[in-house]
Amino acid sequence: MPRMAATDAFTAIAEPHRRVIIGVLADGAPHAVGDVVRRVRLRQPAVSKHLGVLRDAGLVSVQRQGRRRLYRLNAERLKAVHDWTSTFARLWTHQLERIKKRAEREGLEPFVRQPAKDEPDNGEEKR
Amino acid sequence: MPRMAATDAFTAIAEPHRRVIIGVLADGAPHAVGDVVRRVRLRQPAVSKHLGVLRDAGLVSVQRQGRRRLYRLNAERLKAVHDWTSTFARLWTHQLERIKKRAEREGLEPFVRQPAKDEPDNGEEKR
DNA sequence: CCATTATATCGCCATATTGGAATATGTCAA
DNA sequence: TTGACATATTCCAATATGGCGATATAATGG
Repeated sequence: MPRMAATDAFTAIAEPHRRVIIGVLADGAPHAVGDVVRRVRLRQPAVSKHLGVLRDAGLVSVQRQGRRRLYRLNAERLKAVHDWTSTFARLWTHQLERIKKRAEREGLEPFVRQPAKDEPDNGEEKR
Repeated sequence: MPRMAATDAFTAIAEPHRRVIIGVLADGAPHAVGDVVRRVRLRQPAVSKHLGVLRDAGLVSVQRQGRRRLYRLNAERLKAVHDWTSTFARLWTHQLERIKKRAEREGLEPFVRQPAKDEPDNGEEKR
């Protein structure tokens, strides 16, 4: 199935323009649609649509004020993404350590280098 | 423009199956494609495609070993996402505080409640 | 060399997404 | 009311996506 209706935060933030819009709302204050339009290279309808997606994903909440609608960032939903990525933090810190350690070994005591069994030379590869 | 080729981590992790696959690789060890296939409700070609997308996004690296290809998670790329969401942490902690504070006010000193001007009743709204 | 195993690719289909223009809807102000 | 303003919605075309079956490619064990 192609990506289904953007009901989750992950899908919602996949769109670059939407991340920009989130950036605009990042001050936590409510912003009118026109406000956002002025800061993005998109027409009003497109912005409205993106805001709609963000709203369906629970990433923003709306509030009417006269003839405009004020959108406000709902950061808790971003926390979900934050938390998911956090579960891998262990890995990236480890990898950094390993890189640093290897650099040290190669730089300071090149002969001690023993090819730890869990480090099979990694690296990109042509398709 | 429709979402362009999944060249960035955000797009890559938008797909639920891909997040599952990432989960499979979460132990940091190299996994053969067949390994992944066995753990996901998808045929091999689909898994290969997803792994391809993940690779194009730099989220995994491949390494040949005989007739199989070992994929390994490249967690630093997830760190990018982590960092982006972090820039909003300020907001969600604030909002939690505000909720807690409001609860306190309403629970302990219901009469003191003064509708702080930056709290215009928020909430969902019918389209 | 052959059959088998592991993986990638291709062709294809159904569906989704994005953005724009045009238009509808709602609200204010006089 | 009426007209201007703010935003949403609808319709449309272009493109991307995800999945499948079939097939190509590559390495392995005989």
